[in-house]
Amino acid sequence: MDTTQRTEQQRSADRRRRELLEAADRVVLRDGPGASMNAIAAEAGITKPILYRHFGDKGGLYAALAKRHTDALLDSLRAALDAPAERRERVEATLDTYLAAIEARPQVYRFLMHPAEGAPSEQGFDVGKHSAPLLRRMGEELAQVIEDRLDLGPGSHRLARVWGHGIVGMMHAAGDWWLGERPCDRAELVRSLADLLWGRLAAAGDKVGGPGF
Amino acid sequence: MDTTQRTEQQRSADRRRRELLEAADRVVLRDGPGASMNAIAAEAGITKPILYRHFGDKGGLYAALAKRHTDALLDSLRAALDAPAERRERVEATLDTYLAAIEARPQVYRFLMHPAEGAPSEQGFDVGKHSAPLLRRMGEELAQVIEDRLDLGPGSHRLARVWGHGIVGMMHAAGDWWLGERPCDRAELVRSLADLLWGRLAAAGDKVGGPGF
DNA sequence: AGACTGGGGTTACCGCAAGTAACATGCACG
DNA sequence: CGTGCATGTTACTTGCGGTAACCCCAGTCT
Repeated sequence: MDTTQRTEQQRSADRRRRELLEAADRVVLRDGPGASMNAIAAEAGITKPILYRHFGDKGGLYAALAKRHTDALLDSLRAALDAPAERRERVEATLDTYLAAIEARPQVYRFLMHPAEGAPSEQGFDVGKHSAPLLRRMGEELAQVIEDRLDLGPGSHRLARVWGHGIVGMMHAAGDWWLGERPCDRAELVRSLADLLWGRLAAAGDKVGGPGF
Repeated sequence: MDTTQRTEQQRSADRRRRELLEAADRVVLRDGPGASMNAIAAEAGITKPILYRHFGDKGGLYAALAKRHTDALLDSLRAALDAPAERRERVEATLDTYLAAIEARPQVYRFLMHPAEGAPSEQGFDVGKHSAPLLRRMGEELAQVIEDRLDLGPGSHRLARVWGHGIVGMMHAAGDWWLGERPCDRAELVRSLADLLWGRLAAAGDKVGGPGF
């Protein structure tokens, strides 16, 4: 029959695709995002054209690769966000989950967020197509949670989205900086960020001798 | 004399360098960050090796280009940050200044923040070297202002830096998203972000029927 | 005047990576 | 058996960043 045959082929193709992604993952994590298609193909034990048959172009491969990691990270974040606890605890847990993830696998993180670093040669290949989606998806998910759970009055939809993207951006930038400089431990960073979100900036007093910020 | 001669040559070289940067600017703003060195050289009316004599490599050129715009933007931001007004007004003015800048010249913004988009071919050329510095510099400057002006108690230095980078990241991510979707006007975005910083997230009530976010 | 030096310029090339065309091979099905 | 068809290969083209070698002309020293 045609259907079984096609599903069979489909399954085999999918398995192959997954194997190729694993190989690409290893190479990218080892050599950085500048890994060449030749190198990836070699790691997978095959040659370039096969990669192109499966993923179209380098952008397709990297997008597929990014999607895997992005999905995994988003799953963890959802879990932290949905835990049964007070709001502040949830916020801290979510921040901590994200930061723990990027701390544990900085290579993956760097690939997702700064896919151009390391010296790829990209012709007709838009790197921004990868990092943006992760931030965007995180922002949208958070916005949804905020809108669902919080009573924000009129304009809550737009407000929630602004906040979702804003908070994600805050987390991202602070995490990126922290990962580079390691100025404090994770717990302190989490606490500081949560404090910021809890309005400590507005509540702080002016320093003596000058107008407040 | 040697000194006058050298300064004379220096001046001429500097002028040339500025001309080249202008040309590069035009090309990058027209073709996106994927502009080739050949294209830039052609725009400047010369050929590649001259660019390399002046800037070393593509990274050097792009770094110089980015520095110009970054410095300009940072000047505007400093002005808004130093204005004589209440804290909330300053925060809103700073946010608005940033957003107005990226709204007015999205091409410049895209180049500074997502320099890889458009398809550059970068061999041994680290794009991350451009976008990061802008965010980092903004974060550090803001941190400095916060630390100088606010009384944050013990650990104020680290706290200010976390907040500086976090707030900049919030502004950046929200701005990036807003620039793409234009879900509301600038004033509303500014107000929403300021509200977030002023702790409205923590203050909001739970929605009926479920545990709070 | 004529050789000498040095900054600004060019052509022609290298290396390398993305992407592609054309050819080979193994395996199901009529 | 032969005919698709998926899977794989070699060998190529194109286009980029980057460089080596050469050129030219203004001014200077003798």
